[in-house]
Amino acid sequence: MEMSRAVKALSALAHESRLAIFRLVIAAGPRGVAAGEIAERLEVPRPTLSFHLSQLTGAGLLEDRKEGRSVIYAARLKGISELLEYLIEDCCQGEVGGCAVPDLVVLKNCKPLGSDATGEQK
Amino acid sequence: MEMSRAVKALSALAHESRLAIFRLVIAAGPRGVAAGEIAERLEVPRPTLSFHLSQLTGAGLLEDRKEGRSVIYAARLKGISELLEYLIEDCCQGEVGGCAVPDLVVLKNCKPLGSDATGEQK
DNA sequence: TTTATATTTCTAAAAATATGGAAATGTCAC
DNA sequence: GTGACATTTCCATATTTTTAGAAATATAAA
Repeated sequence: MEMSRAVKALSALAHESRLAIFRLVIAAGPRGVAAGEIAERLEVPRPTLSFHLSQLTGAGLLEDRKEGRSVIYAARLKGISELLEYLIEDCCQGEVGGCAVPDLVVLKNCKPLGSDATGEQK
Repeated sequence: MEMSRAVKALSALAHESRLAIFRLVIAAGPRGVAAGEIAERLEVPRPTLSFHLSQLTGAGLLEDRKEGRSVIYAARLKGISELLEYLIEDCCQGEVGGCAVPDLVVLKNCKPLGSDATGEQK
C-alpha cells in the first residue's frame, strides 16, 4: 500500500461521525446497512452522511451496492486489512519481543479459520 | 478506549509527514530516534516537526524522553495496540469466517513470543 | 404518469489544521 | 559566566475540511 492511500484511509476514519459509521457498518457484518438507516441511527443529516460515506468508500474501507432504491454499505475487508498491515509493517524489525502489536490484538477477537486455537492464545 | 481518543490517534496518523514519522520511529525500535535526526531524515523544518511530534505524543502513539540536550521519540506500544484493537473490535460478531482482519495481518509480521510458529502460519 | 421515497450533487459559508520564521527555553562545554 | 546546540512555543497566514439547505437524480409503487 502506498503512503497516500494510507493517509486517505486514516483521514476517512479520523472523524467522529465517520468512525461511528465505520464501526456500525462493521458490526452489521456482510449484510451491511442502508444509508437511510445509518442516518437515522446516528442522527446525521442526509447530505452530511452522504459526504462521509463517500469519504469512506473512496478510501476503500466500505463498499456500496444498490438494492431497490436503497444503497447498502458494508465493510470492505481487503481495504481494512491492507491499512492495518501497513501501519504495523515494521513493528518487529527482528526483535519479536518488542513488537508493537502483541498477539492479543488480533487473536483476542479473531480465531484464525481452520485453527485449533481458542482465541486465548499463549 | 473512547471514541474521542481513537479519533485523536487517527487524526495524528492521517497526515503524510506524521505517518512517515510514525513509521520511522516504529522501525527504529525501543531505542527511538532524536527529534533532530527525524527532522534531517524527513527534511521537515524543526518547528513543523515539533508540532507533528506533539500531535503524535498527545495521541498516545509515541513517547518521548530526554537524553542530554536531545529529545528521543519512541513508539508507545500500548497506545498503538489499543487503537488497533478499537478499530477491529466488532469485526467478527460471531461469524469468524467474515472477519475483517484475517490472521495474516498480524501473524505475518509478528511471531508470538514463546511460540514455535515460523511467522508463516497456516 | 403521478406521487412518494432514498440518496446524492451543488454550493457557499463556518470551522479546523498546517506551516514555518522569529523568539524563547533548556542543556551542555569551555 | 559566554557561546553553541537541540528543541519548543508563539503567531499570523494559508490551506483544507466540514456542514447542511436547496435542487437534482433515480427507483418503485399506485
